[in-house]
Amino acid sequence: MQIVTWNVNSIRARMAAVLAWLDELQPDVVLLQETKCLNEQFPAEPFEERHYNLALVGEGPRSGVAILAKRPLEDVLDHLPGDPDDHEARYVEATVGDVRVASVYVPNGTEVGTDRFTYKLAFLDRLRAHAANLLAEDGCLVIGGDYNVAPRPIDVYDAKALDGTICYHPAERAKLRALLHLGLYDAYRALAPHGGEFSWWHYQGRALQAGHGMRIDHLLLSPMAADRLEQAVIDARPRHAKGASDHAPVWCRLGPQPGFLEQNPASAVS
DNA sequence: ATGGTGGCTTAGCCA
Repeated sequence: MQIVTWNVNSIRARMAAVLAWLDELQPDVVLLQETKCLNEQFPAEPFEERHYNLALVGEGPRSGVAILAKRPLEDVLDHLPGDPDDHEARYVEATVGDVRVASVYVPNGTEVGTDRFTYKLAFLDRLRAHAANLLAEDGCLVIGGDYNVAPRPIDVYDAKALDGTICYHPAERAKLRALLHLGLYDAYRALAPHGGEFSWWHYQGRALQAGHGMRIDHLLLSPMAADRLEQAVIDARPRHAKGASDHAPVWCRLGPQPGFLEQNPASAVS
């Protein structure tokens, strides 16, 4: 089962790029963030023609998340529990076959010390609490999305310069680590202990050409899912196209049987 | 220090 997460920065503006990528890779599950439209505005037909089922959570011009899956989507949850006053469309979760999947769009935080930053930290706390409940079910779980946090120095282009800035502030990194310490596996990092690839580059300046990126899009796996992990890839190709999203798609492949990492110790988690 | 880019909407927010 191939699962991709992609912050598309407006699905309506990105249809050609997304469809071309889906036609090439044919993933089973697609986790989208920043769809930026109401559910009734979502261009569903081209995806339905490709035999995807859709679970959409849109709020209008901002945020918006979705799950597309070739197999039926069951038991859809359309919000992150923990704050009845939070109506930003940032979370959707569903069961696809034997895997529980979630598409999460963690708030960017805008600027350290602002209300938006406080909201981001609280959101990460809520995500941890909810992930703990999901992990208690002891099943195959994949929480993918734009976490807007680079976990470690290797995940940013200049750890010294960026330390303390948005998406790489110690308080956010601590929250993301706390989430991982529940027992989740970062799919890309599990298979590439020293990989220095990024998933996001700013539109401004020549960030992409200069290699000034960050790895903030993650696929976090429960132990049972990690046991089936065979491949994890950050596909930077779409980021280089004209009119691209500022994020690259990140995907992983889960095999039908457990034990891949045990049989391939060279790629084991460090 | 400020503005650099992009999308949605049209002045300003959010990223």
